[in-house]
Amino acid sequence: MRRATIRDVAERAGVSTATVSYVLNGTGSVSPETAQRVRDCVEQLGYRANSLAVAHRTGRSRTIGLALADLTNPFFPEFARGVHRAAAENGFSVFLMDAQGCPDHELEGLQMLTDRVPEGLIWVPVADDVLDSRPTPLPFPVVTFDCELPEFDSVNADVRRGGELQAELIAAQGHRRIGLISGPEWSETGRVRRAGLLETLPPDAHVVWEYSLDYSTNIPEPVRQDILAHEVDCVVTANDIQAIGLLQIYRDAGVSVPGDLSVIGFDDIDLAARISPSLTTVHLPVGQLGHAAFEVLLDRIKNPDLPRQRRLLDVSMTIRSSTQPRVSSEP
Amino acid sequence: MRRATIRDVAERAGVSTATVSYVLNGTGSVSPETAQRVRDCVEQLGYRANSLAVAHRTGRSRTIGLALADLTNPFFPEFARGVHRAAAENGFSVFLMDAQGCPDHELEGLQMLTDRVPEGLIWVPVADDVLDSRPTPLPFPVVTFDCELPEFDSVNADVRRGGELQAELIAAQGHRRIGLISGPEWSETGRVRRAGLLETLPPDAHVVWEYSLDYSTNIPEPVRQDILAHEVDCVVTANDIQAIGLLQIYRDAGVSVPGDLSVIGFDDIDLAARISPSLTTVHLPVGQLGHAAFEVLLDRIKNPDLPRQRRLLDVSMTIRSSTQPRVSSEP
DNA sequence: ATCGTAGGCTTAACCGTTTAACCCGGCAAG
DNA sequence: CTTGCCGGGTTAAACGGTTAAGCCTACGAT
Repeated sequence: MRRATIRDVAERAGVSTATVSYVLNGTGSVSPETAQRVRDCVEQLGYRANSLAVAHRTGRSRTIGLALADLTNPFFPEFARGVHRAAAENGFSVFLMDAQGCPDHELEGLQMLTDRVPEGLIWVPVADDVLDSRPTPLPFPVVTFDCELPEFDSVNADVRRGGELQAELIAAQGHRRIGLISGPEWSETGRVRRAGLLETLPPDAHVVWEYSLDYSTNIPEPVRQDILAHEVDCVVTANDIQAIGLLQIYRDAGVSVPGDLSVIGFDDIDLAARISPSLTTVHLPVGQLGHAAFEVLLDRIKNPDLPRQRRLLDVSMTIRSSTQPRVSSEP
Repeated sequence: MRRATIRDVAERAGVSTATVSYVLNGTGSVSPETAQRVRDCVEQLGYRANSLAVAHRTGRSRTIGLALADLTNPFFPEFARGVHRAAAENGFSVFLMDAQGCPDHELEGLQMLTDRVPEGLIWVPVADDVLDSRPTPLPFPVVTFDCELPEFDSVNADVRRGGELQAELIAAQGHRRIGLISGPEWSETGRVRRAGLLETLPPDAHVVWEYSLDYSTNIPEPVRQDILAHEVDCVVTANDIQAIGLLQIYRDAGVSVPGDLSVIGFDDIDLAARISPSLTTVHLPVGQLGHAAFEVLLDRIKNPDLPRQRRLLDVSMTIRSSTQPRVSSEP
């Protein structure tokens, strides 16, 4: 059954297609009677504008791209949901692109997105040293998340403050020997968070070991052995799923958390509260971040001449059961 | 910077747009020299076809919709990834739609998707009693997941076998008193899994309590109290995230899993292996399911007259540490 | 009575492709 | 020497909308 076109409606209502268009868009001037007649016919035929045609004609596709580094990281679906909701509220659809953690897929995916002529892009790069490898200049506004590129708007959580909060908790709980799992080398936000942490750490605390790992639950075997070989009071991770991988290692090794040591995560993904022990972690307003990313993007779509925007959202500390104050028995 | 159009290419190559189109699509007959010249110009201008225009003209949008019941259930991102990957392999993009667990959003979202003229839809309904509430007949092929509708193809895991596997493990481990968290009332797959379980349960096992709950970690307070009030050997859930919610309850109540009782999940989401205790669960090939859903959809797009397809993928049991054989001390 | 103008419509161009139909020159077959 | 056909192109009509421009008619102001 062919979809009704604007011409079908026009014919049935005995007017031109232009009139139908005017009625539906509230542009032009049409008499109330004619307008009603048109609306009736629309209803009867179940007519809906073919948004492909509209997009093509007007150049406005009411569509944005969402390019995610890795859909299997539980952070991103939550983020995607925020984006999606904000988009839906404003009549936008979202094209999903999952780079699967691989720069090649990312490049290809961005090409594909570009071909689809979106009005904008929310981009969480796989790695943020992308400036060179970027495909042909993206011909639409872009908002990045989790990294800042000179030419694009960005939305981010205040990760520096997040690092500080981690340090403050360490101070409050009296931990001295710190293990640190930081983010991958290329991650600017990772570096900022690390700086916030280290610069706020109390004088009597020191970092016993540090590893720079990817944002995944996977912890390489040599690192695992090293981690278990060195006693610490508290481990700070760059990311909740790293923390989850770490907890698993300690569990397998019979190390009690928080009995023997504390673990502090970062992100506060849904799961942080659900696992055992539940995770003390820096809370990021994930959904709001997605929402904000869309808002910033929409602002720029509406007004391309806006000054560069860098939105920073507040974070907070959520204390659960993976941390506890250091028992003062051992001095 | 305006994107180059086919006209720009044609002009530069000194041919008509038709010729350019023929070269790019490998249709029509063009001399090798002309073809090369055209290709050079394409390269120089960085021309890429506007897929909106192509879609509009040909009626083939190389786009499918993916309507998910709830993006925050970790099962679905994994599923989405499978879909996404299969789609990308075949040059398709995917429009994401998240119903956020709400039928109203679902309806709206399906409308929006429909307006976008996709070539097909992979649909995981919020509830499967949707037959009535469905919007105007969807004018493209549809493949459902997690439910079977008479007029659509479907892809599913063999959930009946999954239920049987749960029962077989119970038999093997000698559990007698069973707690059962089944899926929501409206879930056909939930009923099938339940049937597989109950019909395979050994004669000496009996269900002490049963609750029908949504697929979320959230377990209502009265249910929680009831669960804790009745001793069982093993609890079977319809879903890993239900199991995760359950584990949390037991942890808070000081009940040891698997020491005091065993817990069996369903789905084997990524996290099942990461939590503590790691979850024994029925493994669904999540990514493959997504992949298969796209394949079935593509088959039908290519050939609308195919007989109705109902693809069933195998499941298996993954034993981890949330279960252990019943200690035979108490007879 | 005349003019200007506003209201209510229609006409037609255009968005960027694809593709059916046509055209033209050259060569092989009859 | 025709005729037919084929290779290599071009022209122009769609696809389904939007929108600038134009065309009446009626009406109020001068």
